[in-house]
Amino acid sequence: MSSNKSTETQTRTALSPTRRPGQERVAALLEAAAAVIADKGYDATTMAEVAARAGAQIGSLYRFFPNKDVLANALVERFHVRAAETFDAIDKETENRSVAEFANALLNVLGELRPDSRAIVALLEGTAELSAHRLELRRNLRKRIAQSLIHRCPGLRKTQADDVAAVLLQAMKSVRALTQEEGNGVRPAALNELRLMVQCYLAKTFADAGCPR
Amino acid sequence: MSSNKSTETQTRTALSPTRRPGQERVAALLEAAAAVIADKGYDATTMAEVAARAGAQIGSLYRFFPNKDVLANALVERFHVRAAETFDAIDKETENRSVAEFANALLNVLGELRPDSRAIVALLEGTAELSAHRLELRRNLRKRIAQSLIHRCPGLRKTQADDVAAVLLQAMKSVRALTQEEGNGVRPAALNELRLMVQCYLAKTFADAGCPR
Amino acid sequence: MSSNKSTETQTRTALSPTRRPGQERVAALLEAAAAVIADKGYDATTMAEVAARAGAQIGSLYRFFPNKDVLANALVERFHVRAAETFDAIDKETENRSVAEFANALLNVLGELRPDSRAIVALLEGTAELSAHRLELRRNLRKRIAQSLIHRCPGLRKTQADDVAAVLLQAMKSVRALTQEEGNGVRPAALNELRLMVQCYLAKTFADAGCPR
Amino acid sequence: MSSNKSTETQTRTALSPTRRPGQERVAALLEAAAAVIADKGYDATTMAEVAARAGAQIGSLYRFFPNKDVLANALVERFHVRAAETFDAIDKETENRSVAEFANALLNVLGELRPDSRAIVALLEGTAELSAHRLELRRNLRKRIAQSLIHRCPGLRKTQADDVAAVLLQAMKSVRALTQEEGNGVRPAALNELRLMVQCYLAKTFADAGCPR
DNA sequence: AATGAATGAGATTTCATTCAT
DNA sequence: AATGAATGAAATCTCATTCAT
Repeated sequence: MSSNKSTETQTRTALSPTRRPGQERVAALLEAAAAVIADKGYDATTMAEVAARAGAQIGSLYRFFPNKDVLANALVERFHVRAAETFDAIDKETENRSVAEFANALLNVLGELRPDSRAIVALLEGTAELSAHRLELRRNLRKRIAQSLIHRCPGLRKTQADDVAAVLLQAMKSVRALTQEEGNGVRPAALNELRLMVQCYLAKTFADAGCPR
Repeated sequence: MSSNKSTETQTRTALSPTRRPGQERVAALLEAAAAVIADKGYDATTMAEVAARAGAQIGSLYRFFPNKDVLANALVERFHVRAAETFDAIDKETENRSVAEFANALLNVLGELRPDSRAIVALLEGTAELSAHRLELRRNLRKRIAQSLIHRCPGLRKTQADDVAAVLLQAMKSVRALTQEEGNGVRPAALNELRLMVQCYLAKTFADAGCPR
Repeated sequence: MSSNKSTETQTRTALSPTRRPGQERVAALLEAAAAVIADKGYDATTMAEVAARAGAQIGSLYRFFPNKDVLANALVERFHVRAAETFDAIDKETENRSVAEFANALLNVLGELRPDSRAIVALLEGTAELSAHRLELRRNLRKRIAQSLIHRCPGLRKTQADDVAAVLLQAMKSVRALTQEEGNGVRPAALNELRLMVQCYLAKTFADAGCPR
Repeated sequence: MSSNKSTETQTRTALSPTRRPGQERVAALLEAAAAVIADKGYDATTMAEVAARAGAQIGSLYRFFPNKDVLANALVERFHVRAAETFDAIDKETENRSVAEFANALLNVLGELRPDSRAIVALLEGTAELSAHRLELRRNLRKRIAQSLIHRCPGLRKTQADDVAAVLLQAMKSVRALTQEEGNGVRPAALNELRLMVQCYLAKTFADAGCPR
């Protein structure tokens, strides 16, 4: 009797497969999800299409990702891990790089994680009522960017670094948006302009904060 | 959910009522649509909710807007008209303004049209498969921005103006995104940073193009 | 973007149709729901079957009852109203009736509301995790029975009346259970035994409480 | 959900493992099944949850119980065996006991087999379309109760004993229902009232049949 | 034997859109 | 013109059961 849809819907998480075939399937499912979400956006993505694109059955998809939100969160999680590595690499080479190179490196973070990044941007977009997970993604990215900024220019005040990071995250999203808009009249050169804008801004900001170079 | 099967549907247009009560109803419906789309995004917006928010009946909504796409397009149309006026005003006062003022004026275009702008940004977002109408909105906005750029700095080459315009449109969207993110850890000061970035970029660009001031 | 399934799922209630055809449809849907739930129990009842049995489309069913739980609650609500009348009638005629007649009248409450009562019993059954609505149904029925008991025998202490009411509610459910079990080897005479049991019990209880007759 | 398409499936039976570890596993699975069914009812019980509760794998569950129905039937079977012992014990001590004691002993049959009895009551409930096995459970219980009645009061006619047994089975279910309802406003004293009712009824019935004591 | 991944039918629910009144 | 009921395709999600390893 009675509908008992597990009172704690929020807590649900992706299942981690223990066997080989399961792990491969999960990877394929995530890849498919990234592709479809990148193409159509989160809302327009259907679980059926994700499954089909992965060559799986709908039940298989739900075995590992008990609902659509968890699937998106898993994508976000995976991005988190990969982004962390990218940021670490940026920090490591900071010394040898000009402001322009540093700016480009940041702007490329979303661009370099090729297959997923378009999906991630789509997930970052949502007008409102995002799952807590996705809101956290934004916060964490800003925090991580701020960290790299201070690492590169220790003279920056913490609060200013936060503000600049917020702006840079938008610029990173813009990279993808512009890339996507090629074909709708945006020329690749526009990307260069974006880079110029960020470089000019960072150069000024760092100089004001008393950082050499 | 999801962008519809509309393939030939798109040719349909909104009814333009000639009588007073009809005009008021249409205005209320558009207002409601803007509010809901701003809150939830286009996909998650239901026609029923729009009608309810406008205190209208679903049948009434469909009388004036034969489908969801037409409703969105009407919003875009209205924005177009209003944005045109705003850009004209900007162009008119260009002489008296510093680069910083010019930059701010542009950044405020989306910000000033308060109730609608969030909806418009939501409509600008959708990753793909936008109705032709919405793709056109992007193109037109870029074109209009480019026009203002050249008006302000005739030395700019046409193609560069297009590229800069593409970047500025992204910056305009960022204004909204940052505003929306207050409450998720973004401080209002971030907006100032965004303005600084654009100012610094435009100053450099105009200078390179040989524009005084 | 984002799945926004109205955060207040609990509050949802049945829609009250404003037009004639809607009212008839709602009545037909409730009738159908009662029939199917009576036959198969709540869990095994499908919304599709309810709709089909009412000659309606699934969408029509959901227009008036936004989910399965609300449908069940509507049934419960309707039963409440009808049961109230039945209890009132019992109270009105109390004076002229023997204990035996009073006992039978109570036992018939569930039996007399023919089409619905089997469904109601099915809804009363559920092992656990019933919707608050259904738990309330049980409480209210017990309360109403207790009220009739005290009306009939003012000498009863309030707490004892509550206890007796709880027992009588079980007996009322047993009426239906026994009726249902005819065909599985239970003879109609079993019902008489049940009546005897309740009569004998009430006679003793009333006598102990100092009630004449 | 819903009672399955099992039509010929029912003929299948549970595997009876001969080795120790197998027997333990089966016991654990049955225990888990009883617990879950008691909590949620048969329909809402999932095979996956039963397996999980037993710390077993779904495949393991299916190894011993080829489908859900067989699992329920195994529970019923086990109850049968235990109930038989309980009834035998009751019959053995009949001489020394008052009617009240006899009544209480019967009412306790379902109550004493603690972990399982709630599940059994849940399995007895289902409005219709029970598996043949479960219908048989009801018949057998009634038969066994009737046997004890005649053993205690040989003067009862066989048919009347059947009818009384049907009523008593309902009363036994009521014991559980009342116990379960504590917490929803039913006081423990209600159980005493139930006992009083049955005692008063049996006393009268036995007296009418010419049984001493 | 045990494991747990795979299957897929079917249930619930949503919503754009149409249409009778 | 307005109303709101009707439609039904499609999306999300569940779960009993099978089967490869």
